[in-house]
Amino acid sequence: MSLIDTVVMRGLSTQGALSPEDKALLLGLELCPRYMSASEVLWQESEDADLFCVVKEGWAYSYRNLKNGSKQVLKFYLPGDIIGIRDFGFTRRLASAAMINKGVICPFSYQQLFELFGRSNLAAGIVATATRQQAQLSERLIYLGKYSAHEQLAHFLYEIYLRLKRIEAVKDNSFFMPLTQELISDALGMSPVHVSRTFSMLREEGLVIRNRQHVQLPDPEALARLVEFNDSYIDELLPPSFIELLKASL
Amino acid sequence: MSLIDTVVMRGLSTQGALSPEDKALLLGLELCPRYMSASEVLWQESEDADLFCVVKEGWAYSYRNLKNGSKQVLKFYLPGDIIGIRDFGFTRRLASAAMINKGVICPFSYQQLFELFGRSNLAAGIVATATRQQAQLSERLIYLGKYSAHEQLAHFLYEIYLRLKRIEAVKDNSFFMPLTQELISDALGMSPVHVSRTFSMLREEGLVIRNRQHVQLPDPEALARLVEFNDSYIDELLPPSFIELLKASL
DNA sequence: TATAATTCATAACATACGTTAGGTTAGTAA
DNA sequence: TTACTAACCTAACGTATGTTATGAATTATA
Repeated sequence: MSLIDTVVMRGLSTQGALSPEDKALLLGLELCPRYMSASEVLWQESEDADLFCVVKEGWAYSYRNLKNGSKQVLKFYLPGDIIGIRDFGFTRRLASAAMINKGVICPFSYQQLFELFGRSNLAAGIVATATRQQAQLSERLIYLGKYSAHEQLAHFLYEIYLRLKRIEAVKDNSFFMPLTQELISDALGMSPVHVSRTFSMLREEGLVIRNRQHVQLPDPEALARLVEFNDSYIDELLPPSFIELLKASL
Repeated sequence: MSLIDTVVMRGLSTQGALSPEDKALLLGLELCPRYMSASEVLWQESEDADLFCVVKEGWAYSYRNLKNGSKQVLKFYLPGDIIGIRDFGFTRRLASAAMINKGVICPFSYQQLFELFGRSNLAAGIVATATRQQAQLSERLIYLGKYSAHEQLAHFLYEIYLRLKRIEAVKDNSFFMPLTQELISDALGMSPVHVSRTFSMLREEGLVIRNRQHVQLPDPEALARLVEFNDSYIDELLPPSFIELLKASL
């Protein structure tokens, strides 16, 4: 099972959108199939991200270890799925990945992916793959939630705080947030009443002062500690290797 | 605020990875800023997807209406965020989008995006934007869950069933699934005990027959009705317009 | 075969959260 | 001012789900 055997590429191919050169290019990425045992780890969270894999046989999954010792599975990968493209454009892995049962995978370097970009419109197919996969992930994740309301709301507010800080919309640790508690409840999957309750708790703990659309976080770092915030996904810089490759292709 | 003012593009620009031609190309996508009132809808779920927007002022959000009358917010968009790129490569919108307060947005057609792809390596920047955004979405969604365990597990099993059917790994409505209940519990954010309880319920209803790694769905359609399954994100075909554009650029 | 380790089922009990409801505050319009 | 509405708070009560525990069935290992 090569890259061209994955779902989107097969679609492109049968619909006549791939030129002979494109196909040759894809098949030229020759496969070094790797035989994996059950439970074998593909990579760990925070490791350098430099490759993705096509799952040829067996099942795999990606997951994040949570601070309370449990883990959250993000997605299961079946034969034909691409694993690891989610980290393309990041320096480090955002999640770990491992096999479930024994199987075979075919690794491809991000470098190879880059080379495809310059020379053909395969980029579009790749993007489609990524967005499809992410959409699937999102669908699945809609059904999730392993944290308490307290942690959820703290995490939510801290994320908004970081994103607003990036665009210089935070002054004195306070900012404007045009959200009703009902809208927040629809985002966090809890009842409006419980959002109110949880805001009250955070207020009593001195973590969040809120007055309608005005929010103040007296001690943002305390909030961050509370939720063990992973800010790598908010980081706006592209990895240095990424920049080097872009410059080299100019 | 133009496309080049968004986070990733600004990163590319300041790190010297954009050629003058690239910049000119980006700025040449001239902005027709659109003034939006509070609560104004950008698009509805299932509408044709043909453009994305940069949020210039105000807050927006994307959401899905759920069968029980409530809605699930997928993401809030702040000034500088790109909204709608998630549907690139799909025929129809996977979610609705609307303003929260009044603001300004700058629309760009997917067509324009395509034209960028052929001529420069901006594709990489776009992909990075998309993956970053999706990663952010995933982070947020990890904390979610508005459905009951019963519906969650039914949805999960039906999704696995569809994905396996696509690769011809389903026979007589039954398939091999090498997952322990503990792994499923980590994926669905519930306790292993409750996964077991819920499997028992589904068995008693005649919806799922499970014996260790062997799963049978006597009536897949009944399951699908139970969860109101939206299979558009599993659909493997690219939109016809997408194919036309690819062919034209060969 | 015997032994140990997983995996799973079920029960009893605890609790976080949902639901319903009533009242307060802030904003808006006449 | 008065009236009206949306947003919010808090309380009381119900329930889905978590937790802990025990035993059975299956699989792995000696």
